[in-house]
Amino acid sequence: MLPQKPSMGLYQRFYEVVRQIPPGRVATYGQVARLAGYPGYARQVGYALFRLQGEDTDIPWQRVINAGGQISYSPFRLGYDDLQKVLLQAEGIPFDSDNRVDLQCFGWDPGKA
DNA sequence: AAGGTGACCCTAT
DNA sequence: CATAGGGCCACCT
Repeated sequence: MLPQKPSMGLYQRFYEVVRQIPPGRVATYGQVARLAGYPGYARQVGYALFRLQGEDTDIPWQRVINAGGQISYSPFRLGYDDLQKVLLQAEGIPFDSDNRVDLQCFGWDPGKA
């Protein structure tokens, strides 16, 4: 049984989790969904963040990447995907030659910090 | 109101 | 390693 009806404030729950990701760390979509209490809602997390495009927000959306450790590129993002990499690098997060972030080192562990 | 779709994820070739 | 396919579910026509 889920905490509450998804339609009510579902996005807000995801946003609250994303807000807690500290600078210099990243979380995955699935991880955000689980922490929000909605395991399996990874796609909805992506959609929620997609809705932030062009918004004036304090949500560090750039710190959410996919389970493969990569930024999820899409033409629908209109350049925000490229911006995401720039912002993460500015936080000191390195990308390897395959454009991947090492989740073991830079993945967010809520328990630790 | 009934399908198509995607800032996802996992398993199987 | 790459590709394919299925499951997923709120949003948008």
